[in-house]
Amino acid sequence: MNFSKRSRYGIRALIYLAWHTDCACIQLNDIAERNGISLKYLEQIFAALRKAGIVKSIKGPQGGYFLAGTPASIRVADIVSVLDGNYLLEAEEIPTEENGGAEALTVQSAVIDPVNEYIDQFLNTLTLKDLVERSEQYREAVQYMYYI
Amino acid sequence: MNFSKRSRYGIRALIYLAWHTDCACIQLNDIAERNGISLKYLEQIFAALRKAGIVKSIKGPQGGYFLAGTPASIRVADIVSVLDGNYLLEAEEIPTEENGGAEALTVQSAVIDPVNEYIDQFLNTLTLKDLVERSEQYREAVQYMYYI
DNA sequence: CTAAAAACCTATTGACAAAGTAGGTTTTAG
DNA sequence: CTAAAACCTACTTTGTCAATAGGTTTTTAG
Repeated sequence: MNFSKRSRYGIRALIYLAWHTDCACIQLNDIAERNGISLKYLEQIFAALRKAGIVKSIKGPQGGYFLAGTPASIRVADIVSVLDGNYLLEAEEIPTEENGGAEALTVQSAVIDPVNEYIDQFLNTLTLKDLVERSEQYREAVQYMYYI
Repeated sequence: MNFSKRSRYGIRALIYLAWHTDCACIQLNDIAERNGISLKYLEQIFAALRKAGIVKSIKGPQGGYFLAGTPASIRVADIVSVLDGNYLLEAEEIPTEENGGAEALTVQSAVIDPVNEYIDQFLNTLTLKDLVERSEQYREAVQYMYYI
C-alpha cells in the first residue's frame, strides 16, 4: 500500500485543474508554486498522468495541461494506480513447507483481503467530481485562514 | 501505512501461540522453521512484543514464549502498532501559503481520513481469537495441500 | 558442576524505493 | 527569433525494511 507524496500531489493538482475547466489550460509552474512542490517533480508526475490519458497537454508558451475527461469520469483509483503502481497491500507469501501455511492464509484472508477490498471499493467509487464538491468548504475557509 | 513482513510474521507467530495455549511455552526456533523466517529476525519481533506486554517469556532450556493474555484480549491493531509503529496513513501536509490549502484539506478529509477510519476500526475490532477461529479451515486444507 | 538450550541485547549491512535534483531538448505563441 | 512551456533521461540523496552477525545471560538437565 502506497499513498505517497507523488499520489497526493497528483490528486491535489488534478483538483486544481478540475476547478479551472473553464481555462484552456493550466501551467505546472502555477500549481508548483501554489503547493510548494518542485516544478521538476511535478513534471514527472504529469508525464505519467498524460501517458495514462488522464490529462492532455499543449506545448509552447501559454501551453499547459487540462483534464482529458470530465471530473466525474476520473476515479481516484485511476490516479493512484498511475502514480503509485498498485495501491493495495501486497499478498502474503504462503510458506511452501507443510506447515506455516495456515497462519499465512489466515492473515491473508482475515486481515489483508478485507482491508484491500475496502480500499479498492472506496477509491474506485470516489471521483474527482466528488473531491471538487467537497473542496468547496475549504476554498472559503482557507482564504479566511490566511487573509485575516 | 505499513503492513510489513515484521507485522505479518508477528501475527502469524501469535496465531501459532494461540493454537498452543495448552503448552507451557513455544520456542522461537520452532516458529522460525515452520515459517521459513530467520530466527534472529523473529527474536527482534518477539523482543518488541514482550516489551509491549503482548507475550511473556521463560528463559533457559525448555523456555520460550506464551501469550500474556487471552486471544480475545489481543487486538490486531495492538500487534501492528507495536511492530510497525503507526498503521495509519500519514496526514497531509497542508501548505502554509494562502493557496493550495483547499486541495490538501480535501485530500485529507475526503481520501486519507475515510481510509484511516476504516482501517482503525477494522484492526481494533479484530482480535487474535477471530484469527484463530478463521484459521481452522486452513489447518486442514494446508495439510491436504502438502501431504497428498 | 557443567554443558547446552533458549532468551536477550546491540550493532551493522545490503537492497531498494521515494523524493527530489539536474541538465538538458523540443515545440510553439507572440 | 526569443522565450515559455512541455518533454525527456539520468542521477543523487536519504531513509527504511529485512535481515545478518556476534555476542551475553539465564536456567534446565544430566
